[in-house]
Amino acid sequence: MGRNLVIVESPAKAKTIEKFLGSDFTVTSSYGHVRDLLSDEISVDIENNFNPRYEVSPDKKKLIKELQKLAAESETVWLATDEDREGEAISWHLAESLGLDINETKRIVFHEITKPAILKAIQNPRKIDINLVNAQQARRVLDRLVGYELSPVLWKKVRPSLSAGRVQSVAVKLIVEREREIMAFEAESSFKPRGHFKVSGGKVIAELNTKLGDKNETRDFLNSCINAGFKISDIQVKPAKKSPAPPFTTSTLQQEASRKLGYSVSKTMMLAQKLYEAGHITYMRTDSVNLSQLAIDAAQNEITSQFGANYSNPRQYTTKAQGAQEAHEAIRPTYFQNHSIGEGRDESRLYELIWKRTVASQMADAKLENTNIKIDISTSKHQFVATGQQIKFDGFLKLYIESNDDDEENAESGEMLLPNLTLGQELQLDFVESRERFTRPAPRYTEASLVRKLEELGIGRPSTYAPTISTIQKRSYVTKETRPGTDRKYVLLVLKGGNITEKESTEVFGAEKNKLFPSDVGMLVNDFLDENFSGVMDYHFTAKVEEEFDHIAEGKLDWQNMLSGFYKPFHENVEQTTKEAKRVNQNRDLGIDPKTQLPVSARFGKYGPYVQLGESDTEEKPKYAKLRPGQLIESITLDEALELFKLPRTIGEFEGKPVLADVGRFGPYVKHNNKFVSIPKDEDPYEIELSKAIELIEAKRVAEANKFIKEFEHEGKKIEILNGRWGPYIKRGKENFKIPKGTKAEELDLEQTLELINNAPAKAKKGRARK
DNA sequence: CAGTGAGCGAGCTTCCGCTTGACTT
Repeated sequence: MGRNLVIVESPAKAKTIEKFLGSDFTVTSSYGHVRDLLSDEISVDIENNFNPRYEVSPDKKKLIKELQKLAAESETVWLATDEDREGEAISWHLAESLGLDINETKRIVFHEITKPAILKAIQNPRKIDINLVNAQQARRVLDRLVGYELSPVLWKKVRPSLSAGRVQSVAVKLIVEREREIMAFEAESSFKPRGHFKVSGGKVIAELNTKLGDKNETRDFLNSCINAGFKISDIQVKPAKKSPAPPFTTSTLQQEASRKLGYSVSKTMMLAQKLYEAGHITYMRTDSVNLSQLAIDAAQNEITSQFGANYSNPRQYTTKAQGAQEAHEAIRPTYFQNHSIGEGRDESRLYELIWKRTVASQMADAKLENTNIKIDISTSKHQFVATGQQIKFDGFLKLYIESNDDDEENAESGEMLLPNLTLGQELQLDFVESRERFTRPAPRYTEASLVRKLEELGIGRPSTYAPTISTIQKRSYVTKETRPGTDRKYVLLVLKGGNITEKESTEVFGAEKNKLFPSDVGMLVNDFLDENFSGVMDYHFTAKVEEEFDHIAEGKLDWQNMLSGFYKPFHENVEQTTKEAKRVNQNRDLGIDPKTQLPVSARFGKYGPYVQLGESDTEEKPKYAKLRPGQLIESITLDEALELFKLPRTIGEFEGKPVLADVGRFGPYVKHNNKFVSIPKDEDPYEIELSKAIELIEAKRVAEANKFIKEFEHEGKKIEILNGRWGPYIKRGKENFKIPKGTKAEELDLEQTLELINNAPAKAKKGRARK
């Protein structure tokens, strides 16, 4: 036992640091925060100057006991939590719950886990900065007040179990507002002719320098090209350079992994955590682009030996992100000589991405040469223009190209290499093609682009991006979906050999892959909050309170005063809204059903969104139908609603009982004699015929018959051995148990079966199953 | 597990930021 106890936040970090310090030092970790407000109540004494009531978190009780013991055995305790607001607070909570003397306890900080940095930190201890701690308390209490006062308003006015908060509600708002923009968007079409010219030694493709409004205008232009002459009237050659992107932060890593590897935000974090724990990369929750000198030197070595000294350009980047706290380094490889490492394909691919990005960030700029040419048309005032790009020196491009959210678009207008051309040169036209193009609305958010937007607004922290995205999906405010697009006609005009041809084709537009869509609840809750709590819902709310937290940290503002200033008007607003606001109810009239002459409306009910045919206060009971996934009360049309009433559909009779087709929670199904059979994807519940339905019913019967293997009686309970989707399993009442691979299910006797049941891993209990 | 949509009432829900494991269909 060393005489010094050092406490950091992460156990992986503790392990590394222990190696740097002598045997006099024991390094251990707090596993993040150790105390918090109680979770089942506000836990803030509002009347009494917002005094927070903290307790050791339930899952930290054991840990605190161990730390108390270690602290008692040590001469000096060094609190080495992160150097930011939260880290300072963790140190303070540790001191409080370990009963440490604030004046005796040494507080040390470092931004990088390198030996010199740690040794330097040990030589420069300070005391806990109570102002910084207070800034964290203000942050914590404000979030609690907002979350725990707003959520109950939603329970009363919308429906139970919903939630609201400073971060999640704004995240939902971004998605709802984007969806509305897309709904309101009307695509405009235009034509931009492209001339293809033949030149010796290659060809030139040039675009008209203006858009043409419609087909006729385009036709007129193409006509004018038939007997026109084309001459190069301008050539501009300009050098240009491209610089590498800075090393990864949490947010940029999530974005690039999403674009380049197709990983979800949570998958990226899970893989990064593994790489971190294995010691392959530095800490993965960071907002800093900073690299340690050690890393910069190592990268330089690597680049020089692999590509040559002219490819090296050591640089230090500075953070642009709002509210960045920079307690860590950027995310980088720990050992640059490992070009590829990690368990499994997913991990290695993420590692390689990090390696390349980091190394590229220390490489030379790429040197480019852009050539812009203009082509006069003798019969038109317009010109054709083309841009060529040549790479003179590839620099960092040798290793890494940052991707872009709309790569599609870039690919289309991609820059190319131009052949040698001279000013005044006459060009011979091969053909001109002009395809109708449509404007596009702003794209829906992906998980990663939402993270980028939140970071830009200074909302949320690296450790919360992934959880926030999962919260708003768990509350069903938002869903991540892949949806097919719709067909759209476009016109293609081509001038070739003096003839103009016109062709109409169809393209698919609006197809979406893994994009975030708001739900009806998401939209209702958002509108309710936005209307009644505009302050908190303001995109700049976080930035404003962050400014005040900074003042608290600088000792210029009292944290409890700050809270009081915020809370008074906020709480009044909560009270007033609770008293006065109407229950949120959506009821949108869609029109009259031409068949029955009854009104059709879309509504938000107890069980979610639905459409209604007829009125509830009339003699005839109205007909109801649930909305399908992807349909919104706000945008469903009369025709779509009428379609929904067509189900459930009676398609005939089988064995004297009716056969129904409908769509349920798990997709389309056929119901017969109280039994449900799923309708496979290639069949349509609106169209399916009786013969096919009977086929499905009979197939299911065969599967059922094969399901049963054997059964036992034990202590009055039936134990069955059945064939399931993943092979044979044991069923006792509502519990299912696994049968190990290699065991023949048919040969199991009661004794063996009971043993399997008793040895099954206990659910949600400590430890793993015994062998 | 595939339903429901009148109304009432009991009991429950909820935040953001730090950290890792323990979950299994």
